[in-house]
Amino acid sequence: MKLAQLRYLVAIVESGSSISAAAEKLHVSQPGVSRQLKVLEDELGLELFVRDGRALTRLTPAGQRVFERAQRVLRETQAIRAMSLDARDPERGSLSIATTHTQARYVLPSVIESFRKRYPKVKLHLQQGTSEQIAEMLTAGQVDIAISTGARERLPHCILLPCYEWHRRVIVPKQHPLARSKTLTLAKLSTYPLVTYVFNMTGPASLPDAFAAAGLEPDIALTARDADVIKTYVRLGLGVGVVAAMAIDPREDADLVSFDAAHLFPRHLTWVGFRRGSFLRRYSLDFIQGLAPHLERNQIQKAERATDQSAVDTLFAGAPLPIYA
Amino acid sequence: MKLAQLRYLVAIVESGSSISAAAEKLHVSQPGVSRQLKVLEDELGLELFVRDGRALTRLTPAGQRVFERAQRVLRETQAIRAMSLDARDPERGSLSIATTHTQARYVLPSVIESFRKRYPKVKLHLQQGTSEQIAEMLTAGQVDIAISTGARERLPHCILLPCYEWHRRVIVPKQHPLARSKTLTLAKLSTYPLVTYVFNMTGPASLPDAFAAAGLEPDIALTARDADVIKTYVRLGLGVGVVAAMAIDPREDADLVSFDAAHLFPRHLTWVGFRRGSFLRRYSLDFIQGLAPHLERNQIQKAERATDQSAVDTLFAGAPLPIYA
DNA sequence: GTCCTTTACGACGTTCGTAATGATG
DNA sequence: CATCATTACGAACGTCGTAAAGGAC
Repeated sequence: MKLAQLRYLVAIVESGSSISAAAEKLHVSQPGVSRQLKVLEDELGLELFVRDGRALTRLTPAGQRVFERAQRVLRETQAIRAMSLDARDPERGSLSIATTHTQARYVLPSVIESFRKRYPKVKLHLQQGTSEQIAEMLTAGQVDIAISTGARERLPHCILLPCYEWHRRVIVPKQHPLARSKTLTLAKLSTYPLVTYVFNMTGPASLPDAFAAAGLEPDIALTARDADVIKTYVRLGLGVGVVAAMAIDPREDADLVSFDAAHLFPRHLTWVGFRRGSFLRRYSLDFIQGLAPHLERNQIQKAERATDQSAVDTLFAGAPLPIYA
Repeated sequence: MKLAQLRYLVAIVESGSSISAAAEKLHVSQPGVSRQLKVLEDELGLELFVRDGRALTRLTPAGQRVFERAQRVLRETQAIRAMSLDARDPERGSLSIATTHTQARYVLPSVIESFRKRYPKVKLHLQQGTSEQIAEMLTAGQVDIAISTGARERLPHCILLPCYEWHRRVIVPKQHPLARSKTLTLAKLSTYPLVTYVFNMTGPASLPDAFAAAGLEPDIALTARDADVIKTYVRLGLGVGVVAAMAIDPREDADLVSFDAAHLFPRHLTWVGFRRGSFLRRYSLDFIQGLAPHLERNQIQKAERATDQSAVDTLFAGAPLPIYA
């Protein structure tokens, strides 16, 4: 058994059981991959893939178990390599981040700006997606860290640290009837068409739930993936917008009136996460600290070594978090 | 980075930072180990060992972290190999068990007898020790499974399954004044010299605690590591014996009178454990089932895949256990 | 015929053990 | 001078890529 063989196995699986696709991804010849797979199968005495004639179709049950172990082996070796790189040159490297539009557009710019000043040689990669896509990218190892909201239970092999909490705000154009109202209620809101996020985006569909709990049915005129789109349609008079508090920019959105909706909808938690057992490079720790300054460095490092999420939850239990409202 | 290099690194550390000792253990030449260590250090750009002149003295901090990762890599590859062996020939292999004297002498004989009948080609290795030594052997990977009592919290990277509970029994020679007593009390016991286990052997020193809770002070005449020694001194009239219920053999101990002491001392739990993430061969599962027939096979396999002990505890919460009394 | 995997073959690189050297107490 | 780690060297082994062949659709 060799590390290269395990790497090939994982690449084949991640290429949809295709040897040629894996070879291309690995920048090696295709016969080389084919041969090493055979050598591995011979050594283990196991058929790792179900063969349909000559073509590989899927993993066998035994292959699945070997694959999972192989993935863990490669994660460990990657961590060792990351430690090596960090020791050689802590200023250089790359950091891939999966996150939502809201974070990427409204929260991260200032964090990234100061991060770039501190680490000009680190290449940053922002990957945007839905909560589900972010969870998938993180667990699949396509990104180093993820910043998202809700869906904490969908990430069993990850460590999630609390960043901040936030409420929704309601936005209307200045000429809208609601613009002069003093207190906002769900009943009042339910009489207007609403423009808000696609429901699965921030985990549980808490907005419809909040109305339902009050015995009301909201009139959802339009749902969109991001606050910029929502604001555009609010400006067009299509309806009343409901967006995350972070998405309100005092200058850019001076033409809109916004209301705190903390008393109407449940609070949300934004977290930053990484795969359990991964090694966080120094600049990754600094990035997380820039994003969540209330986290102390040794707390983050404790979380890095934690073996499960519940230990991390107790570590941060009761600690106050920033709140956007 | 190669698997062999990681294997060499781990062997060097486990040989007390000695290259020549590691080479001998690995059955390879000593220059080969030295060279591969150097290659690994060069590739990582890290000094893994503190050098005193030319001799290695201990791991550097970075070396310690690499070593821990390397250990995990090797554990995974060992698990893959174990899967391979199980698929090739599930009847053949070896099973190393760390356990206490009480289990080895009184509980395991019947379990092992039927195991040998079912798996005559599997080599069994029984390692005896104190709770602490058993925990150490299990975490260090010197044994495949451990069977012990108490000290559950000292095994953070292991999965422990409940086997059975047990109470102590009090033993006296037939001519002893207590032999004709009807009901046993702590007060009565405290008036006689006692012969019992060394206290740290079964975790918390529950025997002195039980007396202390009743405001009594026991007269401990002698403590020993195992029930056979205790029984010997009880027969000599040295005092009243207090041993685990399993240690009473109706035939062998027909010359002694024994009393149930369930109402006097707390109940103990005997568990069987393995390192988290290890692969249990089919015969290992069967051994565990022979030891704890109340465990269902799919429960054991669920526990095998569990990522932490608490998940296992909830899996077995409320399930009835056999009790020796 | 096209796509994908496997086999054949020759060149290259790597690793091993033996032997010798260096350093340390 | 005994012990331990490192360096030197030649033989053996393994792996790679190119080229060709074998099946399946």
